[in-house]
Amino acid sequence: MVTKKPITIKDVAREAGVSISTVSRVINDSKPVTNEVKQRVLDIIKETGYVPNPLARSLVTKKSQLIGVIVPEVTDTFSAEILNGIEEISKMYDYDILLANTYSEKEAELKNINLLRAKQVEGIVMICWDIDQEVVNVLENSGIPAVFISKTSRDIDIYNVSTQNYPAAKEMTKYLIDKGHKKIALMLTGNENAELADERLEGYKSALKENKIKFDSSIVKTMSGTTYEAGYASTKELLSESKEIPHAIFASSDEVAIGVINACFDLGYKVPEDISVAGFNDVKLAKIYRPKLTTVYQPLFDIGAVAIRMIIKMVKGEEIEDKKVTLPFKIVERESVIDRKTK
Amino acid sequence: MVTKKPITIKDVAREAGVSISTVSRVINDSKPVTNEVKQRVLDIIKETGYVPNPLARSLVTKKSQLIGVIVPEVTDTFSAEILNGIEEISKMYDYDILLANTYSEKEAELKNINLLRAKQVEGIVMICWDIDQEVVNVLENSGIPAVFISKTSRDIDIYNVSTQNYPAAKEMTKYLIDKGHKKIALMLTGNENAELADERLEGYKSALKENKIKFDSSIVKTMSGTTYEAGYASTKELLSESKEIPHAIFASSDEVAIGVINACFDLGYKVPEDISVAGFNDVKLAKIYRPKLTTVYQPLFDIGAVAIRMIIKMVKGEEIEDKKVTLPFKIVERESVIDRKTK
DNA sequence: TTGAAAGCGCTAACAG
DNA sequence: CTGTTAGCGCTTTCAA
Repeated sequence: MVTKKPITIKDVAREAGVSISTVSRVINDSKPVTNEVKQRVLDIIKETGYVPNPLARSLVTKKSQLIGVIVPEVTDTFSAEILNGIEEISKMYDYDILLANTYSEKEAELKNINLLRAKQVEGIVMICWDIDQEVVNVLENSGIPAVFISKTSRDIDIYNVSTQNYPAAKEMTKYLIDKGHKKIALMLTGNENAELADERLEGYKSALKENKIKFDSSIVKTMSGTTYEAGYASTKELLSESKEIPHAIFASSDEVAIGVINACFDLGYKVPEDISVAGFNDVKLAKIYRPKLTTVYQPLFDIGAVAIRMIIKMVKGEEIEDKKVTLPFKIVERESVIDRKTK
Repeated sequence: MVTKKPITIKDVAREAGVSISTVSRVINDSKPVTNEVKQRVLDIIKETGYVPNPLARSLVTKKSQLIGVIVPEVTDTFSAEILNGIEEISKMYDYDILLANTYSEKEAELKNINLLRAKQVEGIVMICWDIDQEVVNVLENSGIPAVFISKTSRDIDIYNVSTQNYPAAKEMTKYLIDKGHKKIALMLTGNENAELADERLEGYKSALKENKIKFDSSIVKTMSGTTYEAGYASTKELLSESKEIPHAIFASSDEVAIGVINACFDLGYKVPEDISVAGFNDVKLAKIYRPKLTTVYQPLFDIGAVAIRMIIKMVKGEEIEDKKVTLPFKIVERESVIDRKTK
């Protein structure tokens, strides 16, 4: 392997017979340079294949062109699809992504924030299920522009992009009711206290109320993640607790929904014949799994894209109109929910 | 948002009443320093919350502590699980990951290599299906340590980590034969020419030969990716072409296998009753999907871990024993393959 | 329009 | 053991 010494601005200057300032000017287009000189420098640059060292540049400009992205886990499909959006847009703006995994552990979140901070990232996108106040504080204290992508930002004063949880949950619940389901179990993510403020729960309740169905807290389950395993376990619990099985289960994510379906199968129930199941997110998996998932579509790629655009605006010191932006959703009907009325 | 001026080595030196070199020495533990002085400096550091600026450090040491990882797509489960391994190990060695997507496009691969190079990454891990000679050349010319994670490195002289494709394919084929399957279709990734040198094909053929089953090229399908869609399409093709349906289909990945299964379903065949399907990789999805996938387990996390360790060794200038390392595999029996003899 | 020079924050000789 | 000094490669005043 040949390790070549990289060529620097000095080399270019020497070759072109100008000062390094001039070279700097042409590569940054920062100050007027005679066309003739400019061309000469450009030629040399092309000839030598010179690429400015961003480290040196960053050192003086204090701009690293780096954005940190903290995700619960890359293998989580939800995060991965958002990551795609982040990656693509950031490249467009000449930013690079520094990636960190947290496994949803607060300590890892904190550690990674500091790590990224040390690496001089200009902004941080934080993807998480639940927003921890301490994490918010640390981020705020650091002075680094940060935007959260999370289920919901509730009452915390942060930059946040998410889908419209309240109406989405309401509409899916309504859809389920319209299909003849009355006993609808709901799965939520978060800790127990968070439940009170959960927008999805509110939407669910509202739809119930409008249809004169009594709210039954025994069929809403709160779990700490949005994994397949959590959905599987909660469903087993749910079905063993209740004497009468629910007509439908509204899961907190598509992965959870699949856990739900498999648990139903393993307990001898058919989906959707015995129990209907609805997901959330419309991840790639939702179309692949059989029965295909009826779910709430969310523009995951766009969520990532919007978040990164916010960060870039903040970095540039531009004004952000809304601290919280929500993106549209859509109910997508597939196979996992049955119409009980025509049954 | 408060943007504070970061505190520098000078500030620490002043506060501690020593020179900046001394501070540098204590933070790097590079030269002996009196315990008393050391402690004083350490105290100031803790007090002020000083964090060395890695940019400045990198500029002089020429070490960015950055490793570039190029993946076909983050949403690909295979890549994502490997990425997990890479991420975790690199953090252990104080390296950070710079991520780039290629969507398997050669141009994007080339572009990203240059981008990462400009960002001064010390090494590059390249995850790809097919190894392109030009990409290899560019990487080699750059002088940056690189290791490939790909299906197989065939005859190309590069650092590569992969699973033992030949024996794995052979063993799975043998397993299928043992279960009474004779007409076994095979799915491969790569371009047509690559087929000739494909290790999996070799393993497959070898198992066939040992069991005196004639090789039938009409039931081996080569496709360009390892996606669900590719598996789905190829299966439709396969089943419409052949008058007699195959007993089993050995897919090139778990995602492909699921595409195969769904195509079978959609064509009215049951899996595994009518057609058995085997996967490759043992991705999370393989356990989740129903029927659960019988597949070849590969230590994905470890593949990432080994690759990153190789890079770090190379960066340090240490000798690498083997340019190509292969990791063990294991046949995992689940539900997608039936025993035809007891049927 | 251009060049000289200072300096970003840090490490690494080189003296002492 | 410690301080001084010279850069790393680049941007940015400040003069000319």
